[in-house]
Amino acid sequence: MKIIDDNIIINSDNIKSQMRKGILEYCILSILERNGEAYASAIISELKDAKMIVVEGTLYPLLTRQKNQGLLKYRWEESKQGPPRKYYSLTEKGKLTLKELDNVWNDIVITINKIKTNENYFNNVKIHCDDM
Amino acid sequence: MKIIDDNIIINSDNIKSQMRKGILEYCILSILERNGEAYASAIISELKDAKMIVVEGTLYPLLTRQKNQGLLKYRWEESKQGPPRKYYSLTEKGKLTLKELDNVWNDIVITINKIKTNENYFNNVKIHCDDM
DNA sequence: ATTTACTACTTTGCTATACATGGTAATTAT
DNA sequence: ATAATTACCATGTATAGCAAAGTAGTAAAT
Repeated sequence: MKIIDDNIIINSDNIKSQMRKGILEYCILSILERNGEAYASAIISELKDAKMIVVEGTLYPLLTRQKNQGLLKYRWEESKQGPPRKYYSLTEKGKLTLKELDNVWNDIVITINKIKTNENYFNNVKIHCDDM
Repeated sequence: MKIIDDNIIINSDNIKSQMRKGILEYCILSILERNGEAYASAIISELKDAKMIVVEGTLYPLLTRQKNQGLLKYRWEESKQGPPRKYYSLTEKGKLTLKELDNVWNDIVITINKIKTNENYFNNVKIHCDDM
């Protein structure tokens, strides 16, 4: 929440949480791609480091959803400091979906740029790797 | 909808529409900033050019919402080729909110980069695209 | 004059995401 | 025991975007 003056109040927290919708899924897959596997609390820590604050009640249903969609699989592992952990990793479908999400994300970044500048970005791009 | 093989089906349309949530609002404000004012059909055309396909049933409620939040104002203008048009433009609050959204968007781009690369991007920015 | 086509604005019902909140269960320390 | 910590899970709410259908103004065709 940001207050500009007495009359203008901008709820930037809500703005941010709305903008993140759908991107969170992309973040989870990306984190699992880089780490190989991870359990929920570790994922939350990493998201927090990247300033993408997420709470348990958001992450757990998301992981379950992605698992049910066949994007993730998990294995149980005992922990010496608490209850057992579910270590999630990408399935083959998850890897392919992540590639799709990479493309979608790149498209969106290009789109925003186009809207901000009203120019075409097909030659001198560099806004984002399109040669991947 | 993208079919990878017989077993793997990726609904990339849904992915894209989910990722765009909250970003659309940013796009509208940006378009109005550049154009000064515009009516709904013109905004839809511009979004379509930028590959951000939007339908009437999405845009009109969004414009009404932003107007009710005090971000936009509009004036009626007669048209010689159809019914009168609502020409929308940014209010002072809309301009300030857009600046906030610019910051939020930049933060998100940086966040995604951090998650993809696990590096810090505060000095040498490059908003996106490293050697991935 | 009526119908048809086009344009523009509006409304309703649905789905999906994220959040707030509270609950369950396993391990360890006291 | 029991309290603290860690980790996983479930329910209800708010809201964005979409599909689909409706309303209304203008202009051209019949």
